Amino acid sequence: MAYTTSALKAELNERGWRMTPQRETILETFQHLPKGEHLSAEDLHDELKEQGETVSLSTIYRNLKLMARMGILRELELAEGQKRYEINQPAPHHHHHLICVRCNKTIEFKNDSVLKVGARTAKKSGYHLLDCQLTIHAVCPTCQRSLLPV
Amino acid sequence: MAYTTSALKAELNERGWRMTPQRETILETFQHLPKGEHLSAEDLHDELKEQGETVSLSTIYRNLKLMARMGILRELELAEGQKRYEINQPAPHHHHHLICVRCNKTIEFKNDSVLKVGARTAKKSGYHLLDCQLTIHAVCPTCQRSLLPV
DNA sequence: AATAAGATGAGAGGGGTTCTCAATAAGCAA
DNA sequence: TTGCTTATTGAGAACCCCTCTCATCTTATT
Repeated sequence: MAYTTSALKAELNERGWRMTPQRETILETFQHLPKGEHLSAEDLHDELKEQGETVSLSTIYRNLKLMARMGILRELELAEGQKRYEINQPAPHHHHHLICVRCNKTIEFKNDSVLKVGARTAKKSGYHLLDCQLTIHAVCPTCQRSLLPV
Repeated sequence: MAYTTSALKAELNERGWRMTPQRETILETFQHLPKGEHLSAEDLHDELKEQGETVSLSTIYRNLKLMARMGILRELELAEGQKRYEINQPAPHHHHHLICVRCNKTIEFKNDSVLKVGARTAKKSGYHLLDCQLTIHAVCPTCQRSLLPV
């Protein structure tokens, strides 16, 4: 497990913030998520409700944003209308997304050189890197064949 | 001018759609936009109103999405809360964005290898490429020094 | 144990975007 | 050119994701 509960607590306390059961629950849920899955705020809310560990929607929204801004989660804009989140993993697991703009089918792919470009670009301007995602918008083979509207 | 009005008309008609004065106005506005500027739907609405060429907000939203899905415009998610659009330009002008997650300051940068990775990845899966953007989320030097909340 | 301040939960509120539908106009065919 | 079919527009209502508010609770610290 790359990022532990105690590491989160330490980082929060360093900034005068606090660890809570809700934050621990959210972090652990993302860490145990199957590879390639990402959750929207509402997905997470439902998932936790099923497990009997209810966390309010407000708290979920607040902490998803917080953890994204800390670099723990990645904020993805895969389909229209809502953001999705996944654990932000380093080099060997780090990946990007190829999305069909019509049916939203998404393919993950890896490319180390992209991550390097991101790191180099951020460093050159003195930015502290949080996340770096190459998003490819395209039309999948199936949707190319269909004559449905754009 | 890379993409002409008549090219747009041809591409629309090919699919059974129609050219309209509103679509022409929108395309031309983006083509004459200063380098590095991007517009939200409301920005565009205001800009056109100033020029006396009113196009309704509904029509603007409809056509921004349409032209993005045609690959004519790029849909950017730079700051929170609203999408911004810019002309989708090929190789020498094609660029990416480095964004501070705290103050939203955005730096454009170019990198040909990223575009190549995007094209190769799309092709390998049989996808028809529309756009390819490397988005780097980071904290700018100024915001690193400030002790303000995330 | 007491204290100060951050975090949570519930629901109201906000704002960007989409939907609805009648009126209009583009493209096509004769 | 004229008529016809159907895409498109405009106005405003509706939608929905997300944020805000505030009283209450909890965490970290002294």
